[in-house]
Amino acid sequence: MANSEAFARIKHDILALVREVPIGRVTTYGTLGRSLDVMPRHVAYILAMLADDERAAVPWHRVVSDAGTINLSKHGRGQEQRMRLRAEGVSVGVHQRVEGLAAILWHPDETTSA
DNA sequence: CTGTTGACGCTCT
DNA sequence: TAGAGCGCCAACA
Repeated sequence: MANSEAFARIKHDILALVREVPIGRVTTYGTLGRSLDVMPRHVAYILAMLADDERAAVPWHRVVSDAGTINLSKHGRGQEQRMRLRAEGVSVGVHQRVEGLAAILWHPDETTSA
């Protein structure tokens, strides 16, 4: 069914967009969602259902909430994301809060390969 | 089929 | 400025 294909297309699009996020920069689910005309909930869900090879292919750790907070809750990979972000030069507060979010916030429109 | 949950965002206080 | 509540839709039980 085209429904599954449409879902896969959106998934691939999100992965491609996240893959274009430069190092030291972070983007939010809302930004990606608006760019892909998909609700933030779906973006988060899609990223949550990513396979292990998919997560290794895309910098999912560079995607945080609009408030710059990290919340992996169930999967428990928040600690891993915080470590990866810090490894890329992104400072994360004690409450999983990215410091200077607006300063490192990346936007799809900046990409000339639109 | 119904009810609850969830990598969230926005609005009100 | 920070904190709490409501709404959105898809997946899961």
